[in-house]
Amino acid sequence: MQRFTQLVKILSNSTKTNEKLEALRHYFTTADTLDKPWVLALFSGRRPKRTVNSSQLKQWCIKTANLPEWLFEECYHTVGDLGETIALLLPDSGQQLSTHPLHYWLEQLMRLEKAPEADKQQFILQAWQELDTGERFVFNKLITGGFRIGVSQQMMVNALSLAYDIPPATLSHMISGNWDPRQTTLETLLHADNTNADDSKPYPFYLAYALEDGPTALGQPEDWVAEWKWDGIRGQIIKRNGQLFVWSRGEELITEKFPEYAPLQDALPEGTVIDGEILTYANDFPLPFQSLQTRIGRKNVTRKQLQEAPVAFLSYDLLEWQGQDIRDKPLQERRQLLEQVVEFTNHPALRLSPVITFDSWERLTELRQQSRDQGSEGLMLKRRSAPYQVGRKRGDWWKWKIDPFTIDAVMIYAQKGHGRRADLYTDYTFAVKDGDKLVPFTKAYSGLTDKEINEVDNWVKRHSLEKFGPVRTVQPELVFEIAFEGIAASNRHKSGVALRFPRIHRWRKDKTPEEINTLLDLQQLLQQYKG
DNA sequence: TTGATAGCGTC
DNA sequence: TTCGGAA
DNA sequence: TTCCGAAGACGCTATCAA
Repeated sequence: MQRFTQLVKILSNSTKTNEKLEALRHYFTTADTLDKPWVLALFSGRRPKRTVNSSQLKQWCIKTANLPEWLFEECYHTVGDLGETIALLLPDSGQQLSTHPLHYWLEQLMRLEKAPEADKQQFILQAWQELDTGERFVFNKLITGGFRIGVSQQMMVNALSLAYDIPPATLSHMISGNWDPRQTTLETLLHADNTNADDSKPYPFYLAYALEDGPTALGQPEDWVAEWKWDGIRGQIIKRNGQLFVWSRGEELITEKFPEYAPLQDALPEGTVIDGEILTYANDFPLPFQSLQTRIGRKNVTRKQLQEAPVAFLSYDLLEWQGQDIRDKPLQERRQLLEQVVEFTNHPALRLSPVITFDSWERLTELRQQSRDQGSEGLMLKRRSAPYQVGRKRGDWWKWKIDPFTIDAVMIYAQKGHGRRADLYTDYTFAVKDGDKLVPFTKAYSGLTDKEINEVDNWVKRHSLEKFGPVRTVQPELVFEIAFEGIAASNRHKSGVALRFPRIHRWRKDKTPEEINTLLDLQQLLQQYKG
């Protein structure tokens, strides 16, 4: 545990990529064999399921440190991170320190899943006693997740790439999919033969960048393929050794959630991996994302759902064909093979994302305006000659979404942020006019620069009216333009509407609160958007 | 049994 | 998903 | 150019109090 705590300290004290890479490389070349797969799991989004919840941790900390609850809350708001707050508040135990390794603590935590609350409490309190402040922080983060120390999946891939001398793209594939840190070592996982050991193993997804300034800078239109950008969830379908697997972008195995795909187990040719989008359909037309949402986290699908909103897989790329990894072939070749595969499979659950024909960028610009009519949220542009790459790479795949909506609104509440924004009011609620009243309709994450955030923070501190816990009401004076991707009816909010991806577009210092948009404007937008 | 809420996935 | 900041 | 942290809405599940 000391070793890992030391690593976390180095990582969190530095913002320099090379320093972090070196620290990780060194760790992976020298650390405890049983700890290593756990570190990879923790830093690549494979944290074990949480077995102790936040309110329990909070209560036990309050008891141990003998604090009034309000003081704990006050500390938490200042520190901005539960695990760190607790580590700082716990008294020094003065006991003999523990020498258990990282994997011991993680395995013990996992064993608590079904344990009675009293056992959990005893274990956590014991751990807090045995560990010093730095280790306690790490221990708490093992439970609550999210180290926020500037290391994520990609940096892990790069560090392992250095430590084991394997190219990042290959390595990314090796560590993809399902593996258990208790059952495997890094040496096994990163062995060249291991890529084929698991029939379910997915390929890392290739992701697109947003096209900011239109396509003309991309060169000749004939070098590019355009498709609609579908508003579903990204998926990968695998047929190997007679088995069918469906993966989500977050590398969750979601095969069982979509019984519609079960027939593909027989229909798909052997040794096939398809990249595409999971969508619900009605009358041959894709349904809004909201209808898919009811399927994502659900355990049992109702018959009604299967009838009214059946799921199909809209395929747009072929990664494996006849058992061969074909990601290095140019897109147009992969596309041809994909078309053959879809035709051969011949099942309504497997569709082909149509290619949009266009002869000039002007024509494509016109077509983009029709995106909503197609049930899509814009265009995808893919270079014909491009291989299927790993992760987000600039150059060959672009998403060109339709322009967002915008609304002018006034800030009415402010709240402090978390982590590196724990000191600042960065969390704002906005309102539109309804007659002479103001109606809150959204929160928006800050699209402001640090400089603007400081300015707003300063202003909030001088113009707050009332305090409700962490929330301050402020004089309704500051006007912002809010951008968002979509609008839907909602019961959650007083305004009756909910926005998709709301963010601050710009600070309208030129506008007064009298000039902002109204609730009626939002309602009209809602009608219009519903078509 | 109902209702609220934390947690976690999707975008 | 979005965004700004840092390397 | 790439990566990271901080942030939004939604729906479902599990859990716990009324």
